[in-house]
Amino acid sequence: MTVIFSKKCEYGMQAVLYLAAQEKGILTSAEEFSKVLKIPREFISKILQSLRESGLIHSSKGKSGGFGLAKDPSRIKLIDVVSAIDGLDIFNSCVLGFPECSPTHPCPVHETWGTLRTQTYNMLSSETIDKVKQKTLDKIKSL
Amino acid sequence: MTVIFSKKCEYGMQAVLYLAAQEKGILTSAEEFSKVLKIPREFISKILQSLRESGLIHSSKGKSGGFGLAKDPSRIKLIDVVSAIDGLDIFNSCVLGFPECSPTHPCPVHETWGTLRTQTYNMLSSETIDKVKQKTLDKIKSL
DNA sequence: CTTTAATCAGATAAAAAAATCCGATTATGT
DNA sequence: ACATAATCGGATTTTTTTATCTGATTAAAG
Repeated sequence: MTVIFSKKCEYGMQAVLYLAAQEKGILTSAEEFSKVLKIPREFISKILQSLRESGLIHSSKGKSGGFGLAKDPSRIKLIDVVSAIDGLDIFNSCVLGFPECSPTHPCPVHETWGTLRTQTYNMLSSETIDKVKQKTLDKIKSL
Repeated sequence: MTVIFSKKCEYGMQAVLYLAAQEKGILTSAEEFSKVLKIPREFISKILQSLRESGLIHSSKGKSGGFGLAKDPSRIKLIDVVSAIDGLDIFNSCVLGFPECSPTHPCPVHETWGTLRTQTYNMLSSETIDKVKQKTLDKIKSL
C-alpha cells in the first residue's frame, strides 16, 4: 500500500476544515464529526484531543460541549495539522528510502523529488483553511 | 508517521536501481542486496520474489544463482516498480482522505494536488533506470 | 556423488497503525 | 439536586505492515 499521510492526519485535516466551515463560535461534538465525515467516533475523538494538545483547536467539556478552532481560520493552514500529527519528516526524507540523502550524497532522483516536495510543502502552507471554506462546504454537502 | 511508498516499495526501487548499475549479465544474490543496501536478508528476498513474479527481474536457483533484470534497463522505469509493489492507487486517491474525490465532487485541494500528483507520476515515469545509472553508482559508493 | 550456496514457498512473529472500550470527569438543562 | 450529554485518559484489541524462521528445491563445483 501507498500512503501520503496517515489516517490520523487525513482525518485531522478533514476535521479542521470542517470546523472552519462552521459558524464562528459554535462548538462541534465528536459525534457530529463522526457522522458527517464518516470517521469512527472514538478514533476522531482521540485525534481531536491531540489537536487540542497542539493548540490548533480548543474544547469544552460537559453537556453542549465540543470543539472549535483555537485561532482565526485565516491563521490556520493544512501544514499546521500535518506538522501536529504526522510531523514534517516527509519533507526531509528520501523518496527511495536511502538513509542520509543529501545534496552531497544525493539519491538518483534527489533533485527532481526535492522540487516536487517543496511544491507540496508550499501548497499545504499557502492556502489557509478560510480560503477554501466554500470548497469545503461544497464537499461536505456531497458526503 | 508519514510515508510516500511502503518499505517494500522503497527497497524494491533500490534493488532494481542496483541491478541496473551492475554489469549486464551477471547475477546478484539476495545476500549482496542485503549487505550493500542494508536491508534485512529475508525481507529483500521476498521483495525480489515478488518483483520476479511481476516480470521485472528474473532469477536462477542453485549455487551462483541470483537475480538480474528481465529487460533492458532502458525499458524499466521506477513507476514499474511502484506499480508492481504498491500499485497506482495513490495517483487516484484523495490526499485529504475523502472518498470519491473527483472533478464533480472535488475536495478543497483537488486541483492543486492533482497537478502535483501528475508531476510525481511523470517523474517516476520519465526517467528510466539506465539514465540514472551514474547517479546510482555514486550513491551506492557512499552507503 | 556429495557438498555447498543459492532461490522458493509457506508459516510465523514482531512492530506499528488504526480502531475500540471503559470508566472518570465536567458542565448544562430540567 | 439530578439526569444527561459531552470530553478526557488510559488500557486494550484488531488489522496491517514489516520482518523472520524453517524446510524444500535447485544447480554448480569439488
